[in-house]
Amino acid sequence: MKYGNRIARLRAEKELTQGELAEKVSISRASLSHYENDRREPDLDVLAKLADFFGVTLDFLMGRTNEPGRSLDPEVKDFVESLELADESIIQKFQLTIDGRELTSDEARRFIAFIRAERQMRGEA
Amino acid sequence: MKYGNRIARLRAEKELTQGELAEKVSISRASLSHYENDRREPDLDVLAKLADFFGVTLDFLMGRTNEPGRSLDPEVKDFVESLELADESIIQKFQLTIDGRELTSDEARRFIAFIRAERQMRGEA
DNA sequence: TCATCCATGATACATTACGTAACAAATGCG
DNA sequence: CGCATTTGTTACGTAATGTATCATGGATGA
Repeated sequence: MKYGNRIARLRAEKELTQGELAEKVSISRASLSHYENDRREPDLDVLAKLADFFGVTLDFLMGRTNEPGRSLDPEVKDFVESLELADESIIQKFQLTIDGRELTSDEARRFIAFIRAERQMRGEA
Repeated sequence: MKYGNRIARLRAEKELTQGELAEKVSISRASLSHYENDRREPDLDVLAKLADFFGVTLDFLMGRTNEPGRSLDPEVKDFVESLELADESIIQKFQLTIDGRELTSDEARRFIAFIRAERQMRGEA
């Protein structure tokens, strides 16, 4: 595997030194140097910190995909569209309000998809 | 970190024994058992093999997102989590059911944060 | 040129974590 | 129950990592 260069590149984009980044993710500068040169592999925990810090996915950080994985909308859209959506009548029944403002149909759709997905993930499908 | 159960669950979905999966990703059965019980962490390339085998992202496999295929942008995630959540009384007003099952407080909380984040991003805050 | 500073690369050794065989426990079935 | 299958746990040798420390490279300026 050879993802170290991605770390180096991301770090360069933010114009940080190894020392600075190392401190932000609580590791020694030497360790970071090893990661960037593919001499050592970071702990999963450290890897997650790096991904969080740079705002990218683990898959991107490890070079498994070229998409950093930003933007909420396309993701949510695809996600929702992949599910069976409740029809309008069902949505109407909810009459939801959040912060005093009624949910739009679209928001309600997402809501339903959201909950279904979570339940499914928990094996309660 | 606690992602082992996801491996176990994915394995169960495919109805494989530890031995069978272990062989497919070229590790010992004992190692897999350790992973599933969060006693050991797999090497990154073993992790990648597992993700490939199950067709999920690393982020999902490690429990960083609940969506198997795509990953949630960490920045958005943090943002949502940083929002003040509605208190219990607000949640009670909803009395929602989806697919005949009532929402849990936790489900409602998360969705409220979700909608707020979206509205704010659209400048409707 | 070379002296100095700063960032990075490389090494060595102590420490930690992992891989796996072997044993124990649990589960299922006749 | 007895046996087979699957999974959990332990122990220990091996391999990988963390980091202090030293070496190298690059830039700057006198």
